This record gives sequence, structure tokens and C-alpha cells, in this order.
Amino acid sequence: MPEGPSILIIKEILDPVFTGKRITGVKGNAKVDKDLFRNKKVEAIRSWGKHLLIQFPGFTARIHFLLFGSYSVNEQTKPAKSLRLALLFGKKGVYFYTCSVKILEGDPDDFYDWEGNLLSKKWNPAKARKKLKAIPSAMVCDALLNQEIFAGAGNIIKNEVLYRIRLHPETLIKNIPPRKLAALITEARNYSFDFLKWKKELTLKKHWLAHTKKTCLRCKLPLVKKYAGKTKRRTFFCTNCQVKY
DNA sequence: TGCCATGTTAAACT
DNA sequence: GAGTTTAACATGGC
Repeated sequence: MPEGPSILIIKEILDPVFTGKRITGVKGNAKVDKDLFRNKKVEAIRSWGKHLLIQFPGFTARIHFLLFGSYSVNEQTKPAKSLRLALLFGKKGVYFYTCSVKILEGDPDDFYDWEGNLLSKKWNPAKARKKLKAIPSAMVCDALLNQEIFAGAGNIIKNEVLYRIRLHPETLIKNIPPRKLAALITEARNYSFDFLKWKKELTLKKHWLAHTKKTCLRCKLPLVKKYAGKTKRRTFFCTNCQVKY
């Protein structure tokens, strides 16, 4: 569920069904004031990175699925103890389980940088480049997971992008040649859309080239598995094909 | 069966 | 205080 494209899929499912609808009930154990939602009409459902945003007049419910979050539409499919938030609209409704729910006051456009959202029409590669230049001593494997720069990128996207562009995960940003840096930014977005397409087809796993893999498809040598960088997330790479600058 | 993971935050350290 | 490390959360697949 968790990476940006998966959240966009949820947005695309919920938006046509619930936008413009008025709340008739709220359930769940999220630590939020449920009275806030009373009789409110959904203004918009959007996604920014890994955040699902349900906008109401004056506030927004932010759903973050973390590692184990899930949801269902129109019927509750999980036990009450894992039900964080259910928004009910007459007979219809959406149920969110084991996720983080936060109320954001005001207009999300005031605090979300849509130009940093990998899947947004407003994605701004030049801005991403500028943000990368500001963290020269960071490893690229950490930079790719930085939501301030690549909102929506997760560990799968990280591993696949680095494999695609043949860049060693522990390369420091300042050492990446300009063309390679451009490729990094381009592929982060490209792969996000491939992820989206394959996720919709339920064939995402099948298309993994590096993530969880044991052997390099290109040179047939074993891939390294390492908890790399400050983020210490699983990193799969080929020391033969992925260049360290 | 136990381990581990598509994630993040806050507390506890140095 | 900054930077880091650790713990906590909590479900499902292998």
C-alpha cells in the first residue's frame, strides 16, 4: 500500500465516489475530534506523496498508511480495534485501518509543495535538482527517500531507480555527474508512473529488477543486500553495474 | 513459527 | 543543541 503511486490509486478510487458528498457519520479510534466532520461536505480528495488528503471546508483529514495501513469501501472488513477512521455517507462509506490520521487546519496548498510531488502535473525537476544540490554530502539512497525532495518515493522506487540508471546507492550527491543527476530525477518520476501502471495491473512485483532480487539481470553476478545510508533501509544493488562516483 | 517489511515519529543517547 | 540511534506502532506474508 504505502508508496506514492499506491496512494494515488486510492485517491482515484475514492474521489469520484465521495467528493461532494455530505458526511452522515464517523467511526473509529483515531485520536481526532469526530464532531469536526459532522454534516461536512467533502470538497476534494487528493494525494501528495504518501499522504491521502480528504478536504473539508476549513480543514483536511490526512491519512498516512505507514507500513501496514489498509482501507475498504462501503463495508467494514477488519476488526473494530484496527478501525482508525470511517467516514460514512448514508449507505456508503470509506474505512481506514491501522493508519495515521491527522487533522490539518486550513488550506493544504499553503503547506504542501506540489512541485515536489513525483506524480503531480506540477512536478518540477529543476526544483528537485536545486534541493539535491543543497545536500551535497548525502548519499543518493537517502536522498531518494527524502519526501521533501521526492514526495511519494519509497524503498522499492529507490532500489529500482538506482538500478535502472546504474548508480551505486552510496554515491554522494556532490559526486554524481550532471547527466547522471538528471537521469536520477527523470527516472524517479518515470518509474513512479511505471509503478502506478503495474500496481493497477497487479503485476508490480513481477517487474522488479533489483528489489528483493538475488542476481543482477545484466551481468548475472549476485546483488548486494545492504541496509545502506542513514535511512538504513534494505538496498539491493550490483557493485559491477552500478557505478560509484 | 518467527522474522521481516512498500514508513514515520519521538524518545533516548552521544 | 545537533546529530545519531533506538523504540514504538502494528499487520500479513513467507
